[in-house]
This record gives sequence, C-alpha cells and structure tokens, in this order.
Amino acid sequence: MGEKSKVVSIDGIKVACANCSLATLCLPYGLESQDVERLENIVKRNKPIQRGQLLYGPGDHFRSLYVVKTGAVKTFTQTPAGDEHVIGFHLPGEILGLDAIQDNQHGCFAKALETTAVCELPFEKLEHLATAIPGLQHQMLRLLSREVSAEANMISLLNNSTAEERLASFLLSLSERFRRRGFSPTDFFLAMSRQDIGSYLGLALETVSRLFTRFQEQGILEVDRKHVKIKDLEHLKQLLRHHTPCHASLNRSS
Amino acid sequence: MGEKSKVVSIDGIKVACANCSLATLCLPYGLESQDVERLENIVKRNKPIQRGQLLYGPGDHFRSLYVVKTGAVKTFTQTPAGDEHVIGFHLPGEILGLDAIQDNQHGCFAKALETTAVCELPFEKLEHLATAIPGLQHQMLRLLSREVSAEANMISLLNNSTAEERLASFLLSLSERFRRRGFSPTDFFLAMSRQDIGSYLGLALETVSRLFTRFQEQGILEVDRKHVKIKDLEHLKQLLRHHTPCHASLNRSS
DNA sequence: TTCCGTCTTTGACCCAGATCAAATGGAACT
DNA sequence: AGTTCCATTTGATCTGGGTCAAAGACGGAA
Repeated sequence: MGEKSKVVSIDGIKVACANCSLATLCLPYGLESQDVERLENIVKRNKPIQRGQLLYGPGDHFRSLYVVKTGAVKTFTQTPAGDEHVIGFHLPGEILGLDAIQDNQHGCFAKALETTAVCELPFEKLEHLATAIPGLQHQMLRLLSREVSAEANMISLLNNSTAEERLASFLLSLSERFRRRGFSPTDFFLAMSRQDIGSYLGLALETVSRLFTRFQEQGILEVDRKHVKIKDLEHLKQLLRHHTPCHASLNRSS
Repeated sequence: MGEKSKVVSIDGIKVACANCSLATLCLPYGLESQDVERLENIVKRNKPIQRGQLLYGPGDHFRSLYVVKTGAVKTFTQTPAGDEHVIGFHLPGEILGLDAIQDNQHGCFAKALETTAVCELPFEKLEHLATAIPGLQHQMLRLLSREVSAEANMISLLNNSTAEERLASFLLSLSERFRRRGFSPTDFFLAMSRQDIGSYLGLALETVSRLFTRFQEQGILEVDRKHVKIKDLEHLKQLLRHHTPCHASLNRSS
C-alpha cells in the first residue's frame, strides 16, 4: 500500500503538489516537474484543523508558511479590549504568513472558519530550495508582490468607497476566487459571519446586514443566511465602476 | 582620478552602497562586503529628477526597482475622472515598485515631490544575483514582507481609526522615519500637500487642515505651512494608544 | 511691485453610516 | 417540543467628517 512513502496515497491518487488541483494558484506554478517534486519533499501535511482552531497567533515564532488546501481561514488582530480586526480571508490555494518573514514572528491570529486542511511549508527549507531553483525564487517574489498589490487595492477601496461599493467589491472578489477554483461564481456559502465581513470592510455589522437586504430587494442577490446567490453579476460590477483606478492611461503629463 | 571606474567619485568618497548612509535601511543590509560590491555593480545611478517628474506610470513595463536616495516620492493611482488616490510616500532608503513584480508592469504613478535621486535596480539582474547570494534573496523577501506588514497596518488604521488618530499616526510614522535617517524626529518639512495627506489617509483636505489647527491649539504641534514641529510627542502617541492591535497576547483560546 | 494661480484655512450645512436598542430566527442542546 | 445561545435583522437616533463656499496667504512670473 506504500503507506510509508513521503506522500500519502488515497485510492492510488497521490496527495501531492503535482496532482493538486490548486497547483496553478500555488507555489508550484511555472516550475518544472522535477522541481515540483523537490518542493513537495519539504511540504508537511498535518491533519485538518477544526473550526475555531488557531494555526498561529501574534508573537508565535515564524517557522512556516501555510497554504490553505481545503476550508477557509481568517486572519485578524485583537485589541487589548478584546475586539477583533479582521485582516483577511484565505481560500484554498492562498498563502498565509507572508507578513511574518519580516521579523521572524507572526503578527496576527490565523483561525479556521471551518474544518480546514493546510500544507505547511517550512520557511528555511523553502528559502534554501529557492536558491537552487530560480523559478521557485521568482514565484515566491511574485506571490509576495501579489500580496502587496492586493493590499494596495484594499487600501484604495477603504479610502475611496462607500459601504455599498465595499460590499459589492467583496462579493465580486469571492465570486472570482471561487470561479478560479472551479466552484460556482454565483452560488456559494460564506464561511464568515456578518461581523467578520464588517470588520474586514471597515463597516458595522448592521450596515453589512442592511446592504444584503438591499441588494436582495434590488434583485442583485438572493441571500439566505450564509448562502449567497448572485442573480445579477453585471449590476454588481456596475456598482464599483466609478471608483476604479485608471490603469489604461497611456498619455503622460509632467 | 579614476573617473572611468564603475562608481562615481566625489572628493574621493565613492557614491556606492558600501559608503551609503542608508545601507542599513536598504537592500545591502546584512550582506558581506564582497556581496555588497557585486550588488552595487548592477545599480544604476541616473541623474536626479525634478519635482513633478514621473519615475514610472501605470502600464509601464517593469524593468527595475528604485530606491529613493535623496528627496521624496509619492505613488498614486488616478481615476478616469482625473482625481488622484495617493498610495504612499517614499523617503530615502525606501523601495519603489515592489507591486510590479507580480505581473511585470507598474500599477501606479511614482512622482517626485521634490528634486529626487534614486538608485535603479534592474530586476532581472537583481533576481539573478539573489540566486547566487542567499543573504540577498533573504533580504529581498524581508523587504517584500515588510511592505505587506506595513500595508496591513495601514488597512487596520483606515478600518478602525478616527481622523485624529490617522493624522497622529501619519505624523508619528514620519517622525520615526526621519529619526532613523538621522534627521530630527520633531522638526521637519512635509514634502506633500494637505490634499496628498488627505488622499493618503482617506480624509478630505479640509479635515487635515482643521486637525493641524487643532493639534496646534492643543500644544501638540507648531505648524507653519509645510514646516512641522512636534512639541508634545507623548501626547501625539497617546492619541493612538486605544486602537493599537494587541501583539503581546500570550494566552490562547480555541 | 503687482498679478495670478495654487494651496490652505475657516465657516456653514448635511448625510452616510455608526451606535443604541429590541425583536426575530436558527441551531444545538436536553 | 422546549430552552438556551448566538447570529442576524430591523428600527430610531446621532455624529464625525464630507461637501460646498468663500476668504486669505504665499510664491513665481513679468
């Protein structure tokens, strides 16, 4: 049965990067297959964690990056008073812990929103491997850079958008992320609470709730608890046409 | 006189990374001196650009990262309607263009706020060098990670803070950055307009102006146009004690 | 020196969304 | 079925800061 080999087998299908449906979203993207093999030799696959369990917390020594394999994770900080500030939500294929490379310790909590499996990437080994595999180094830099861009977009959203635009943007982001993972882009379940969404978007949870109601009244959505159906994707997109930065500018003035 | 050597000489002092007062803030930090030398062989030092000139714009092909050597740069996007959204301000030793690694093109404008000299780091050469110098690879990852952390802080600030807290935080950030560069942390000139500050902090320029007035009335600052003197640093710090995330949490609940 | 354009300050008003409060509805128990 | 505990919805009210408007104040050009 080969149970002792480095990669676990289930029905003859290796649980390995090479066979992972998320590979194109993840670290192995663009690597030669023999390099992917070297990468998966350092990946640790622990048993799934349950809803509410922490992957790490602020102050924890940084040893590994984590990639969500199944499930969903939220990252957040906490004030001394005890209230949470949600930093982000992480779906399958998305990397956690990039902010900790900086000073070798985590700066926030990472908590499972549902039963979640993660791939653990011991960072020292990863870094060492990256010196030997230029493509891996490049991909790591790209992932970090993507995170920087994504956060810059978030900052722009928070700076320049109404509550309506923020929620529309959030839903469209989820929709697109589900689509790329092969799920329905118009029919999905929210892993997080209204409170979490509000905290993430800088809104009161009541505002989030009211907006869901309004979007439903306008025929944009059908909402039932955590279940969201997008009925009018175009309308949703239209809601944030206004404040999108202009990336198509070709002419230049001093 | 050795004018033809790779590094320009002025009064016998090389304009080179090894002698640069910003080295500890910049890419060479932590590298062996022979590695610093290899790094500075790929650095291009062009002539300074004038206030208002662009370093790059959205859509420009990404070739190089830039480090501000003297002066100040703002990065921003522009809506089709033509109004700017400031993303950040960059002081000497700070890196520009990290968000462009992702898709090989710049996503925003970078404009000099005053006469500015930058060091240009051709990215392909840098990446190639990083495979040969593990310390350089590590430092690059650290810099990217620091950017991620800094932006996460910004997001938290925008999500959870009042106008007063935002401006206090901005001034303290400038103060600290000047201090680390050997300038006075309590007496400096703002390179950017009230408009720019407002855009950066998600506030109307009028609000920024009113806050400067109020801080002055409260004896926290003395403000004269672009000139800022911090009279009561502690008071300023106190203004944002409340909403700071708790990084000292040691206990853990499920 | 005056003129002009831009940046900044100050005042008056208003609204999106926060806050407070209460009712409603599931889900997981016994 | 009933009870408890949350999460969510809905309503009523309030306010921080945006918007509009106008008046300085500086700096550069001629």
